[in-house]
Amino acid sequence: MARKISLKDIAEAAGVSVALVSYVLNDKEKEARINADTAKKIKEIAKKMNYQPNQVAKSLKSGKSLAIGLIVADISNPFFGQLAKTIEEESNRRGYTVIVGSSDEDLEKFKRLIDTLINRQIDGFIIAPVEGAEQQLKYLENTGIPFVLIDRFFKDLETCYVVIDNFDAMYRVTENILQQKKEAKIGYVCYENSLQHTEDRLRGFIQAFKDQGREDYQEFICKVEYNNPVKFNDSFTELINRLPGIDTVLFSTNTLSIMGLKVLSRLNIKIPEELSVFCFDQSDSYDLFYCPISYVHQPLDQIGYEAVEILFNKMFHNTNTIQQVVLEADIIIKKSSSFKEFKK
Amino acid sequence: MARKISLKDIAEAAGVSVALVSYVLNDKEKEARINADTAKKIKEIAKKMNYQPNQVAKSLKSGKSLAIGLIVADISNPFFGQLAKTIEEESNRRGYTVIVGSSDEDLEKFKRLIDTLINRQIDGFIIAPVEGAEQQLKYLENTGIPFVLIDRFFKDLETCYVVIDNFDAMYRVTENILQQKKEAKIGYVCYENSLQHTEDRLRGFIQAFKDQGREDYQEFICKVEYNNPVKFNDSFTELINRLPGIDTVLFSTNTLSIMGLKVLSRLNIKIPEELSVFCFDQSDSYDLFYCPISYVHQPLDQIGYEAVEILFNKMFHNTNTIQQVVLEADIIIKKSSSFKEFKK
DNA sequence: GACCAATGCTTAATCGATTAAGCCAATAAG
DNA sequence: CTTATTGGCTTAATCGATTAAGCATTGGTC
Repeated sequence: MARKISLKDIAEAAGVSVALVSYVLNDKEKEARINADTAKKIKEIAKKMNYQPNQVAKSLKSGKSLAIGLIVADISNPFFGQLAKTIEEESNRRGYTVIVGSSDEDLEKFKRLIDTLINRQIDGFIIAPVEGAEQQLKYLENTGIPFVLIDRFFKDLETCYVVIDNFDAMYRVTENILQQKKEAKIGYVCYENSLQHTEDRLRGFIQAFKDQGREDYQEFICKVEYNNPVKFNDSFTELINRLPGIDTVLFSTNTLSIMGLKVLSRLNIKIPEELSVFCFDQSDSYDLFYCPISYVHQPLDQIGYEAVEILFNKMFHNTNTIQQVVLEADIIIKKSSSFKEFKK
Repeated sequence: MARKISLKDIAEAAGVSVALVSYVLNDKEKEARINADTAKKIKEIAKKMNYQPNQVAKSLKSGKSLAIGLIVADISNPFFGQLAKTIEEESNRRGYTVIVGSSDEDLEKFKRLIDTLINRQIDGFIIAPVEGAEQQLKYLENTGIPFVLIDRFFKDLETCYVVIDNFDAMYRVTENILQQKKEAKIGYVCYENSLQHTEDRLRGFIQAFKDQGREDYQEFICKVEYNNPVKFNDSFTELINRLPGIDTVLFSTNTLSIMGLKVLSRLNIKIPEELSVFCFDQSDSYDLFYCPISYVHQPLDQIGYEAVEILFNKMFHNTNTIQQVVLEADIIIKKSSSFKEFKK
């Protein structure tokens, strides 16, 4: 069982002081005026002993951990999985380790994650915050540790973020449907939280209705509890039954989409003949469904890339400028959202 | 910008030494014979100042980080996403932080991840190793840091692991198909790597053939490169074309399954009328496909749970016993694997 | 009153790395 | 020959926490 090699071990082997070894291995040869031969010797010994600096000791001394924290809402959701992958790749490229935490949309767990990571001297955060996280984010702001929000943000919090234009995306989707059929009955399925992106999507839906001269949107909105499949089934089935002649269903997240499609399959409702469907985020299921699904496509890689970019900017240039990036989502139109009278 | 509170700050506020504060906050009051009033006062001050111990300093002193490393092959794959979630939950319950790394099936990245995490004084590892990771695992063994493999293992490496019985799973699947139709032409699609689980699944496939008196399995095997969708399309399409009258396709991972189903949809091949299909791992797509897909279901939560359990056992009891858990997978039979003459 | 034990605290070393400051010898400048 | 400069290294403080060892003080016992 090989013990880890420390600077001390190298110093002893080379017959010099620990400090000298440190200078050499940090390429401070010029500043510290080190003899080229000594430097070479030390480097060779370090290599032979396979020296790997203890990052914990470095962190303690420097106050920097060379690690960033990524807090997602649910790591088992491929949406966040893909984001995590991009963010990890980008951060690794810059020599940083990513510590991923999953809040599971739970405020307490979210708080614990933030605290745990702060106590590990994390250099920066990329965060998909949970509902009610404002206080915690203010607290984080106060620590001076830079952070960037992704996917979600808070209107009354002046923070950096990278999100898509959710209002616009849902507006265009709803408009697309209403342009096909002005009086369409469009069920809108969303989570019953107060997160800005949830609200923006809903506002987009409503605004499109209004702009088409429709004021009867309220009855079409179906809000469901997070992480409660049983209640979802009840609420969603209720919506379908409550609205005979419903034309379309619009799901506002990928998890809702998947659960919804499963219910529709079970109810044996034919898409798009009996019902049009529009989903959110990408999923393999959309392509593999018997009727290819129309959906809002978020540029995940770009979100991840921009978030890392902004975070590192803040970390290195210590600037206080607030960068808020709003990306445009793509509306992917497939067969599931076409009314039969519109099909070619 | 609030600076972090250290023991020193509390000590000064309380007018005592740093050591005393440390004893009090670590509940060593009895051993250190501390006056109850002093202890109370220190605790109150610590609370008022919102003291949070610096985990980096603790780690340096103790050599323990209260963190475990999870290295998966691809964090954007929901299979690993779900595993990560379970492992994180279980570890958090025990007061440990999880640092997730994604190797992307790349040996170099895998090595870097291991090294990075060792240098951060990680207390233990849960690892889904990549091909060729044997050396690195031996090296890890040599450091004395406990680790448990998941999903994959190496035959000639005496390590702890938690896997499913891949041979058995694929044997039963193949058997199921061959029992429906003794002369079935079953295309078998797998990755061309040498990982044990890949091999075991293939061996299960072959053994089932042999046990049914079939020796013509070779022509049905289609090995494809990892992470190369274009080549996959070519190879898989070639397989379909090369075997006119092919009855069934058997995919040996979830990513292959999804890619395969997409190709079959594009080729407009009707399942199960024109072709039976059997997939691996779970995916929402399997349920949502027009023909519900039969698949091998791995008990992900149990794998995660057992891995954490074994790892913590090793970490705390410092035992050298090698625990190798082989779980049984469930074979979920849906419509996609029934030949039309067998349909009810 | 001398001695011991118990109580309540402080001192100082330590983990591994960084880095300002200092020391000594050799050489250059005056 | 003295002083300054440079080169080449070491010493020691530091990051924040832990913990063995030690130092007073008090009280009790013979």
